[in-house]
Order: sequence, then C-alpha cells, then structure tokens
Amino acid sequence: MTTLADVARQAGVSPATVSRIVSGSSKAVSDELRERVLKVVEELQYVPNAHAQLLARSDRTTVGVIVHDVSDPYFAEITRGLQRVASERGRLVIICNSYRDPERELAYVELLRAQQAEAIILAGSGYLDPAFTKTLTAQLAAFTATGGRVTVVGRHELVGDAVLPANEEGGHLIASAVFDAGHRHVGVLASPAGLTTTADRLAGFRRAAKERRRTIPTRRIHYASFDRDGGAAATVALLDADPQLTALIAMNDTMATGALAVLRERGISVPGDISVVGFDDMPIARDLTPSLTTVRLPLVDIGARAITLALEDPHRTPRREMAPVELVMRESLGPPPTTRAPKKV
Amino acid sequence: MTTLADVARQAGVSPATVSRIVSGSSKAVSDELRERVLKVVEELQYVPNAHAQLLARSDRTTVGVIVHDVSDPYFAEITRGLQRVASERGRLVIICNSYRDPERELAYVELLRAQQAEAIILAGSGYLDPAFTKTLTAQLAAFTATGGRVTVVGRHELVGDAVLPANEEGGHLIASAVFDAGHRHVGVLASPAGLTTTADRLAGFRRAAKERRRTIPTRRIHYASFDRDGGAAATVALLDADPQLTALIAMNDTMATGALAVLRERGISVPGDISVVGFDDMPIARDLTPSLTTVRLPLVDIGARAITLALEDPHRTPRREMAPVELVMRESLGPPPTTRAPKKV
DNA sequence: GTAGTCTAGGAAAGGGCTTTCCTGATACGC
DNA sequence: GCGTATCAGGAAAGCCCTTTCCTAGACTAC
Repeated sequence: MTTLADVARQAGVSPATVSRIVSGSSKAVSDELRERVLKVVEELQYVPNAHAQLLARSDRTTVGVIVHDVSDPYFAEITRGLQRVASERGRLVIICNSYRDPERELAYVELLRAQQAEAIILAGSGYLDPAFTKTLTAQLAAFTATGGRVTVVGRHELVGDAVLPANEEGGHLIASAVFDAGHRHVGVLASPAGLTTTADRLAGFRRAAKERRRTIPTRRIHYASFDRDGGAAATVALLDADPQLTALIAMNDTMATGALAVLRERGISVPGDISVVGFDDMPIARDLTPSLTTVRLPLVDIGARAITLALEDPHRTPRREMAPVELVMRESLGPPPTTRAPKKV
Repeated sequence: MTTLADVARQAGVSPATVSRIVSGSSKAVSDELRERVLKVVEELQYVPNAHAQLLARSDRTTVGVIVHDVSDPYFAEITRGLQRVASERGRLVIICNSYRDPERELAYVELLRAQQAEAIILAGSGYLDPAFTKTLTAQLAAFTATGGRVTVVGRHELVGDAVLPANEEGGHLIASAVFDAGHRHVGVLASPAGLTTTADRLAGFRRAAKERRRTIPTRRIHYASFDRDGGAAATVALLDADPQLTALIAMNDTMATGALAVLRERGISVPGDISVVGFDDMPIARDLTPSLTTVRLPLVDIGARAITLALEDPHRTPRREMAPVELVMRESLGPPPTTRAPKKV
C-alpha cells in the first residue's frame, strides 16, 4: 500500500507538498517540484486513500440511494435519472437494495450515515407500519441533524423533500378509462396490501368507480406480489372466482405482463374477451402483444428531480414536487365483448 | 456530529471501552458498563464514522462492481446474483455504471482503489482496444498488488479470475438451430463492433455457417447499438437491403425485441414470414409475442460465481470458469416460408 | 543597506477510530 | 498472608491525509 508519505520520501519533499499537488490545492507549488512528485506518483501508482481524505477534510461527496431492487425496471429507470445528475455533479452513487425488508432498510440508512453520505434518497413505496416508520424517521432525523440531506420518492409518510408520483390520480385516470370503455366487471391485480403505493392507486380506482356510482367489490381485488408472477397468480385467482370479468387493472406493468401470459395460455383474447391495463409505462409496455394501455410515470425524470432536490440548499420547509401522470392508450384496452348500450349522458 | 469521544465522556468511560462495546471486540467488558454505554449510544444516536474505522483497522468490506448499466436487464440479473452473495457475507456493494465509456471505467477503478475496496468485479464486454486494455490492466495490477481482488465477467483479455459466458458456443448453438430449421438467408443484428462479446458471438454464428458450407456475408451483418432501438434500426436496414431474408439473429434479446416491433409494424408474421432469435434469455423473452427462441445464460448465477471467486482466497493462477449456455426453443423460430426440401443427411 | 512584503515549502496539529500495551484490582494457590 | 495469575479498563500510539501556521529566502522600496 503506497501512502502519501512514501511518495514524499521518494520525491524528497514534505507530505504537505505532495498533498497539495495530488489533491489540487489552491496553494502554488513550483513546476519543478510538481513534476518530480507527479513522476513518483506515476511510478508508484499512488492513489490517495479516500477514507483518510474524507476523515481529514470532511466534505461529503457520495450519495446513497435505497430502492427495493434495482433490477426492477421501475427502480432501474429512477436510478438511471439519478445517476445521470449525480455524475454531472461529481457525486458517487451507492445503490442499496432493500428487497422490501424494513430491517435491511434501516441497516442501510445506518450504513450510509456511517459512510458520511451527503444525501440519502429513498425510493419506492412506504410501509403502512407506524412503528417502523417511527424508527426510520428517527434515524433519518439523526442523519439530517448532522447536515445530511434526505429526499424520498413516494412515501409521503416521511419527512423531508419529496417527489411524489401522482398515484391516486394515475389510478383514477386508468380506472376511468376502463370504466368509460364500458366495462362493469373489473378485477384488480393488486400489489401487497401493506404498501402506500397500493393504497394510493387503489384509492384512485375507487374514486373513479364512485364517480360512476359503481364500486369495486373486495372479492374482485386480489393482492399478490408486485411482480410478473404475482400478476399471473392474481389473474388465475380472479378469473377462476369470477369468469364474467371483462377487464383487469394491474397495479403495474410487470403484473400486467403476468396477466397477459395467463390469458394467452388460456386462449383468451386481449382486448377481445378481456381488457388489461397496467401502470408505470415501463419500456417493455409498448413491446408486449397487445401493447399495453397504461399510465405513464416519468421515472427517469423523477430520479433526476429527487437527487437535484437533495443537492440543493435545504428549504426551511420540506418541498414536495408532484410527478405528473399521463394516460397512454395502446391496444390492450377495448370495449367489453358483449357490447352494451353506451352509457346515457 | 456525535463522535465516539462524546459517547465516552457522557458515559464516563474511556474511548477504548466504547469502541470495544460498539464494534464488538473480543475483549470482555462488564455488563454494567456495556449497558451504560449502549444507553448513551441510543440517546445520542451515535453511529461510528465508517471512514475513521476503515482507516484505523484497515479491513476491507466493500466490493465494487463496474457494469455498463444496471438498468440493462443483462447487468441487472448479474448484479442481483452478486448482491445476494455479498449480503450473505456482510459486504457492501458499490454499483458503478460506466455507460460503456472507457474513461469512466478507469475513473471508477481508481475510485474503488481509493475506497479500499476488497474486490472489483468488472462485468460486461471488453473493448477491442489494446491501448486502453493496457492502461486498465496496469490500474488493476496496482489494485491487486495491494491485496485487492479482481474478477471479470466476460472480457477474457484481462488478467484475474474470470467467469466467462460461453459466447462463441452460444452463438454456434443458436445459429445452428436457425440453419437447421432450413434458413438460408439469415441476417445478423449485431452489437457494436468494438466489443469482445460481439466478436465472440459472431464467431459462433460463423462456425455454425461454415460447418454447413455456408457463409454469413458482411452485407447481412448490421452493427447497431446494443439495445432495443439498435435492434429496430438494424432490422430496418437489413430488411430494406435484402427483402428475401427469412431469419434474423439478434445478439441479445433486447435487440430482438426491437426487431419484433419493426416486423409487427410492417405486418410481417413471425415466425411465418421471418424467424427471429435472441441471446441471453432475459426474463421478458418468454412474455414477448411470439415468445423468443434464444440462448440461455445463467446470469444470476454468473454474478454469484463472480463474487464468490473474488471473496475466496486467491489461487496462484487465475481461474476461469465457463458459464454454460443452453438453447431455449420457443415460438419465434420456425421453418422459412417457402419450405424447401429438408437437408439431405 | 535596512526594513518590509511576498512566496514556496515544511512542521505539526488534528480528524475519529482501533488496538497494543500497561495498570490496578481481584481471585487463586499454597 | 504472600506471590502469582487473571481480568477489566484506560492511556496512547497509529491509520493516512489535509490544512493552518511558520519559517526562510527572495524581492521590492526607499
């Protein structure tokens, strides 16, 4: 392990001089010494120990992002936006996967505090669990108390700056589209019940139903895991329980993908027999067959805005930016098979 | 910023004692003091400064992984396998996206050296660029010289332990399947020419052709970016230049997705008019319509093995493990439309 | 020629933690 | 009851770097 002292000795100068040259201090150093030192640095392949540097100067340049799983396209897109801004500003991003485990999430917050991170970005749905929320809030408060910044994507139960996907509104948008296409028997492929995202999107569905004097009965909501196989399982369960369904609303595109797979397997035509809609507008949505009608969330942009908030000077009061949603009509939503008379106006 | 000294003062003990309690030293401490200290730790929300710890004890517990882009499913899967093993062994993973920029890649290697990473894992195709390879090799050598470990996934031009996807063999496998289905006019949607992965997979295609006394003419190979839009662009180019093509071999599933999109748009039936095959067997491959015939690479496992190699004791000679490939027959490959007489045996 | 102003470079004090070494106290053996 | 082994806890050195403060020399100005 070559140290700064080694370089100094070899070059016949003081450690202070080497430090100034290597870390680009504002203090002037003669060209002669500079050259001599750089030559030795090259020779010894010297790289300053980042930990020692951080200890000595205590400026923070790394940003931590805690997501459920980067390999999930939802978080992958957010992370991409985040990374872009981070490298523009010379920050190193540490990506942490919590795999939706509150314990691990806490562990990562602690770890990032220990790493002297400049900011922590929490992305993904929160948990409807007051005890956990309280513990997490306390940890984050300790972090911000020492100058750390926190921003969250979603998770409106936490303090701090936030970028909030308009989940309720998106739910309302997509469910309205489904109802307005004429569907009356609508099933919901729901993500796990403990997540705020689930609650919000469902609330949007319900509002759309209520506006039309409908309801979404509990038996037509099936909770499953937030992935393709969860979507498939929920589809099977709903279909078997209620064969007259003409539309399935999935809580995200991945679950919708699972639904399409099951329907194709059973020879059920989409949208001929049953319509399917998703949420998020992940890149793959347009390449499915039929292409997926969904609600677009500007994920890359959300990530970029989250980190931008985190790196700006803090406001006195936490800021909350809404991320707009947008209906994306594609092929997977159509009218129900038995075409009823259009709604009376 | 609460420090260990603060805790010590508040609890009325020496810093040494606090350190022993907080970091779980082997040295015994009385229950009374332990309790007193932990209470203060809780009160002050103390978290030890990781940089100071690493400086003082100099054991390394973080592993860096440099990939082209985690949001690409190929790397997402590898990273997932890697993360799993890493957290089992109590390591923190730092994910770095190089976005296929050699400069940035070097910068990240340097950064990870500075962070005192325990191991660096480089995943993804190498560059066919001797000058760059030399510089990178030098950097990595400096890292290993100070006890760091390096393993690579792919990139056989670099030293160190390696997990090598059988790209050539996979190329041979899939191209053989295409030729054996009876296709004679085959186009290749190729990833960028400077990557070793491209070269290897193409070599496999060519070997399969040669065994059948065929060739793949250069005009039927179109190089494009390694993503969906690249695949789409290459498809357009090949189709326009050579309308009699009956099969397209894509260098990965993402490019194949782009091809399917173009073909659907043009009303060309797959595999009725044109067959399409991919590479990698990403999760989405089975959910496309038609489902994609491809070559399966055990990506999660590759990631797990890469980090396992990195955390094991080093061998005297670098180890190279091959990752097996496996043909996955699905719907997108069929016989060419004008069914010719089957090959004479 | 002397006083005063710059300048480049070095000495040394941290920064927060771990760990070796040491001390003082208790327990043990005879 | 004395010497020795054992143990809990503290003092202090060290990990590698940055940065403030100082010094010595080179200039300028009169």
